Amino acid sequence: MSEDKKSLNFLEQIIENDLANGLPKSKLRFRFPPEPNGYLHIGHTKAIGISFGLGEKYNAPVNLRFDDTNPAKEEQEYVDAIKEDVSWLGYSWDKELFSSDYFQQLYDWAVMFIKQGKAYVDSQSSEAMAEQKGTPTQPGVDGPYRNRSVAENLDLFERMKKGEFEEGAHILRAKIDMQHPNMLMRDPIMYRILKKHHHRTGDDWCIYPMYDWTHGESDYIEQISHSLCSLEFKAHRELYNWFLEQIIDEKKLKPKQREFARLNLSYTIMSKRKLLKLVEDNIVTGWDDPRMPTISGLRRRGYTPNSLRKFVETVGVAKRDNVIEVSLLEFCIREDLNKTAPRVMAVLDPVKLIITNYPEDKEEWLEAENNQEDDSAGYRKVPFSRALYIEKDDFKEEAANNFFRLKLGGEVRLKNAYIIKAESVTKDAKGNITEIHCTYSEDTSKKVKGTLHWVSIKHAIKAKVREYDRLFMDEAPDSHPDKDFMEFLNPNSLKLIDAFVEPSLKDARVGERFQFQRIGYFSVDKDSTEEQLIFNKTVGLRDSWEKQKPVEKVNQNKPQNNSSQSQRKAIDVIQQLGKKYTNLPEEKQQKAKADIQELAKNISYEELQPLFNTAAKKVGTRIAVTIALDVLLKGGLQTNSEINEFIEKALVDENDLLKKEAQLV
RNA sequence: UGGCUUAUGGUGUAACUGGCAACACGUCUGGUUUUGGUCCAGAAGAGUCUAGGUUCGAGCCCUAGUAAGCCAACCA
Repeated sequence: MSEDKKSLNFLEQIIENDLANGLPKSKLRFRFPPEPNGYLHIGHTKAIGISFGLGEKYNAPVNLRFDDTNPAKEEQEYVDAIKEDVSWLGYSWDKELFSSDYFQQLYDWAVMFIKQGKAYVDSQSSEAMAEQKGTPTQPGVDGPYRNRSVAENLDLFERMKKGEFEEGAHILRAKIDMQHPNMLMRDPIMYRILKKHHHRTGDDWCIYPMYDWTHGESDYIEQISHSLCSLEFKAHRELYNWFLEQIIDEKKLKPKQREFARLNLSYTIMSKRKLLKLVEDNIVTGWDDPRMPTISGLRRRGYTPNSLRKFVETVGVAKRDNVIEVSLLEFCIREDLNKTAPRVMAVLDPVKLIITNYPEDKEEWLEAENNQEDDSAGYRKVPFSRALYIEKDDFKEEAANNFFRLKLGGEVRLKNAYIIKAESVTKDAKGNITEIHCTYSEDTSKKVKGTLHWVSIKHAIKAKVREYDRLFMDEAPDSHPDKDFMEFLNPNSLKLIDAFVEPSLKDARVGERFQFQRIGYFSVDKDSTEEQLIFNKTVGLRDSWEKQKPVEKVNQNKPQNNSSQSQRKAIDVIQQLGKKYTNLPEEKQQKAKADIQELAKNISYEELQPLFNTAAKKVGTRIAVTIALDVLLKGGLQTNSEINEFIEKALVDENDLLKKEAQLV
C-alpha cells in the first residue's frame, strides 16, 4: 500500500523548490541537446535518463535539440543514429529541433548587441587573443580592437556574414570583462567565420555561433525551464546567465542551468573523440561494435532498453565524480534477461559423448521448459540420441568431490533428459580425450549433484559465437597523464567460437536473445545469414564455481582484494574493536576487552602512541588504547609524560567506561 | 599564484533538512533447485577527509586545513 517514498535527487529538489515558489507545473520543460558529431554512449544514457526521466515524472515535454553549430564535425548520419538510440531507449521527445533553426534570430540579437556596445569584432590572430586572455591565475588585458566604433563593428560583422573575409580573419566577441576571474567571461567569442557546408542550412551561412552564445538562447527560445548538463559546464553558467540577461523579456521564463556529475564506467572510455579513434583505427568494427560503450554497441551486444534505464536509475544523480563498476551494469542486464530470455542448450567447446546402451538409430524428442522464471513461456522439444556433445570443462577423468560435473564412475543429469554414468574414455595419440563413453538410466528421479547441458550431434546446428572481453585492461584507461589510452587495449577482447546449438534455434532472428543454459546470455547478431547463425555473448551467468577454482590467472581482473583479516596488524584490529566498543552489549564488551588485551601483547609502544591523539569524541578508540596501554605498562613499559597526559584526560572524561578503564591503569 | 565544485563501507547513492548512518551492486556463509543460474535466509564491511568549535545532541551548522575534479579550443 504505502509506496516507500524515494528520496529526491538534488535536481528533483531544485524543481520541487521552484514549484513550491510559484513556478506553474505547466511551465516545466526539459531538453536533451546532443551534438551530432558521434554516436551516443552509455554516459549519454544518464543524461537522457535524467531529462527524459524528469519529463516522465512531471508529465512535462522534453525537446530533442541537436546542437549543430559546428559544420566541420557534424553529419546527418549522427542525427539519424541519435534519434534511433533515444527512441530505442523508449523515450519520445516533444519536438525535434536544431540549434541551426535559430541562426537568424541569433544573428539579429548579435546585431543588437553590437548596437548596444555589448559586442565587437576582433581581428587579431587566435594566438594574440589567447595571450591577452591571461590564464586561470592571471587576469587578461584588453585587446586593440575592443573599442571599435559601433558603425565599424556593424560593417565588419555584416561583411563577415556575406563571406567577404577568410576563416580566421575576424570574430565577433561579447564585450564583458577581460579581468574577470572566470575566464569564460573574458570577452567570449560569439561568432567565427567558417566557410563550410552545414548539414541543414547548406551554404547559407559563412559565420556560425559558438556554443555559449547558442545554448542558453536556444533554451530561452524553447522556454526550457531546467537546462541540465554535466559538471564541466558549471563555469559556463555565469556566461549562460549573462547572455540571457541581455535579451530576456521579463514576461518570459528564464531557463535555469544546473549541472550533475557525468557517468564514468570502469575499464572503459567515454570520450567521443577517443571512441571515434577506435572506429577510425579499426580497433573495432564500427560505432556499434558490441565492445563499444555506445548505445548502439550495447544494443548489438544484446542489452535491453530496460536494463539500461534501470542501470541509470540505480546509479543515481549527484555532483561528485564517480566511477561505476561494470558489475552493476552486468547485474542490470542479467536481472532483466533472467526474466525474459528463453533458455536453450548450446555447446561452445565440445567433446563427444557416446551413450553405449542407447540404440544406434534411436532418437527421441524430449520436452524442455523454455523459461522457469516465466510460466507463459511454454515448452519446446529437443532431440536426444546416442551421440552428444557436452562441454570439455564438464568432464574430468578424476576430480575432487566439489566437482559436481561428470567424472569416470560418476553420475550426472543431462538437462531435460536422462541420468548418465561415465564408464570410460578414448584418447588420441597425444592423450587428448576424443570420446567419453557412458551408460544411461531412464530413471530420472534419482538425486545427482550435477546437471549438464548438451546437444545431439546429429541434430545440432553449427553457429558462430562471438565472445567479448573488456576492451581495456586498465580500470581507467584515459586517466593516466603519461600514457595513451591505446596502450591499455586488450588484445583478446574478441574470441571467435564455433559452437553447436540445439535445432530449435534454426529460425532465430536478428536481435533475439537467449540464455544458453549454464553459460550466459546471447543475442543473434545482424551479420547472421540463412546459412550461418552468429551469436554475440551479452554477458555470462554469475559463476560461483569459477570463483572457487584455484586459478592462476587471478589478479588480472580484480583491481585488488582487501587483505584478509587474519593478516591485519594487531594495532589495527585493536583500533577497530575500539570503534565498536561503546555500542556493544556488556558481555560482548568483556570479550572485546579480552581480545584487546590479548592483541596488546603483540604491539609496541611506538604503534600505540599515535593513537593518543585520537579525537576526544572517539571514546571507543580511547578506551581500547587505554586497555592496551595497561597491558604494555604491566609488561614493563616505563611511564612518561605522553602517557600521563593521555590518562589524565581519560580520568576526567565524562564517559564512565573510559574513566573506569583509566582508573585501572 | 586566482575562481568554482566535491569529499559517507571496495563501488554508487541515501539519511524526512540537527536525533540510533540506510539501500543497491560486489564479497562471504547457509538453504532450495533438472542451470555451480534464479530464488530464500544471514554475515562481514563506514564513527561520514583532518583538526577545532556551536549544541542536550553534528554526516548535516561554523572556522581553519587537506585531497580530488573543472576553468587558458575560432569544440560542444
